[in-house]
Amino acid sequence: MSLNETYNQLYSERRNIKNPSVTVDNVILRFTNKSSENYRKLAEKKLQVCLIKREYEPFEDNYAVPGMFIDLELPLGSSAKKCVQEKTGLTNFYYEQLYTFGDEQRDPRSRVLSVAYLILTNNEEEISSGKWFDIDIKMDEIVLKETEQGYIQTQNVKINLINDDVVLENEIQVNFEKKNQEEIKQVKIINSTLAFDHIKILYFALERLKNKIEYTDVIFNLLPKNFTLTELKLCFEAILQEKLLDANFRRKIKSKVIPVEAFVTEKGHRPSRLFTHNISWKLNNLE
Amino acid sequence: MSLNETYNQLYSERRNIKNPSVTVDNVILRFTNKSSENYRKLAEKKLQVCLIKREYEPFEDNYAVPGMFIDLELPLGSSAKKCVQEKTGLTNFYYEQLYTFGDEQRDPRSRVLSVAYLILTNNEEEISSGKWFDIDIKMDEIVLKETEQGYIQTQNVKINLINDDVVLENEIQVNFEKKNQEEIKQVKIINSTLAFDHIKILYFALERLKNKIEYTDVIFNLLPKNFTLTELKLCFEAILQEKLLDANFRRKIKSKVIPVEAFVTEKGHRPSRLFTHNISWKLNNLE
DNA sequence: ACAAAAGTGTTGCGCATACACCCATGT
DNA sequence: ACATGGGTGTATGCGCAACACTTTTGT
Repeated sequence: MSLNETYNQLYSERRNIKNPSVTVDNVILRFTNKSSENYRKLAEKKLQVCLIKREYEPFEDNYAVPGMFIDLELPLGSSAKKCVQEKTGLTNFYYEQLYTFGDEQRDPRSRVLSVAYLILTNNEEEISSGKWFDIDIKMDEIVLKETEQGYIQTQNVKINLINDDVVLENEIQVNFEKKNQEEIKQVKIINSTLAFDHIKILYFALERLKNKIEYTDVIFNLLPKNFTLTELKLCFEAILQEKLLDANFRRKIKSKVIPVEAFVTEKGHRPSRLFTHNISWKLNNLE
Repeated sequence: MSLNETYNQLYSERRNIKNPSVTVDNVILRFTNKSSENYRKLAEKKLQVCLIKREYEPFEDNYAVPGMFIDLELPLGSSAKKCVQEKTGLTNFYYEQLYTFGDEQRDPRSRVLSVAYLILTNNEEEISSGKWFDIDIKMDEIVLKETEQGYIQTQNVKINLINDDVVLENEIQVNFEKKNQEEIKQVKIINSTLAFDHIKILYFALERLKNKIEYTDVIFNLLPKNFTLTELKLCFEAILQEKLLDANFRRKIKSKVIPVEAFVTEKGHRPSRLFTHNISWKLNNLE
């Protein structure tokens, strides 16, 4: 192909419109399953996110959520799945589209949109690259300022990501402004050790998860096939960031699980019955 | 700039990655406010969507939701706002990101992603171009098929869009498959008279709206400043597609509205008190 | 024996549902 | 007078919060 022909082709492609680059970025979450030190104490349940250290500019050596430029031959969701499989080796996971991030300055190179996906997996599979970081959240008090046409809520949120000695500190500010018709929710990054706006993407993922576990079954994607009710409760508590009352939790969750003829023993206390996800609880609740 | 320089610039831009085109597509909704024929009957409340007839290929002469290629100089949301303002002339509206549609074949020209936005407005402003179409939904029964690892739910949905004599008929099939870990929600277009996959985008918008009115204030963006409780109830019913009980509705909604010292009279029945949105009901409900 | 978790029972409150009933108005 | 929507009251039942209590195991 001559220079001229190539030029023409290239030019015609972008005659009218400049196209942005588009990536998929995947927030992959799971629960820890540390074995307990005390022979009868319960293992701690903590949410973890998979991060990979970047090898190239921009943000070289910073940790980032696994992502890649989209494959134009695939539907969007499949690009996300492919990315997760290639970068981490995971094969079995839940995924859903989270949000599309498109601030002008989110990538220093050029205009890059990021279609973020929320990925949930349990800890039965190991990952081929990347590390799991414990998620540690500290929320400040919500500060309220009333304005003439509404109000502004401001909240600072510190998110520490911990893998052994490595502690990645991040702080964001969540602003919710109510002003006449408009409702503006804005997440500002105060400081972050993650690449790009990935701390913001992570925050969106955590919020989505928090909202969804109340009225969906997604949480079971974070658990092994069989689990005890206390394990399940600890998972709820880790996501919701609050303590639940045991008796009430058991009643509430009953329709979503099925007891299995198996117990966890040798724990220094009464054996725990194992349960599994009642995949069709929604159906039975329709009438 | 010489041919060579331009070539280099163009080429370097796409050295590694082919970029897709990206549009914003805006589902703009409002309520009708037909005046009633009968002197004491209530005016009907119906959801309407703004559609514009396409002037060019592809889908020339088909109706479409207002959209445009994104402006690389603006954040995504601002591209959407700009699009709505330029195409319809609306200045005052609520907007939120809906979903990003990225099937390979959704645009016959080339790979085009669509970041869809949900826009809500009341009928105080007129639009400069485009027409309002009444939304008429008929949902078939949900068909359930149990499978080995879960189940599949299938539902056909007919969406007719009506503007005077013009009736745009559309039918989609909503599949929800539960299969082990995976939950796959798929919307297939069976037949549509709208451009691209816009009927699918409209369906997503209606679902989002339905879910959101329960736990947010978005519905007030569809209403004028002052309204009667029965008007408000009719709006809820139109979105939820079900009848509500009057007494209970009034109790439930009480905290979200503030009575105004004004009444609607000359209606052949007891005057209706007007209410306005209590912009800070959430705050008072925090404790 | 006792620590720790597993699991059940009870009580009271609040809220949603369903329905009955009265009020005010224009024609 | 009456149709129509505006608006209030109340009984019933369910679900959830709170808390007390019993059971079962390993060391």
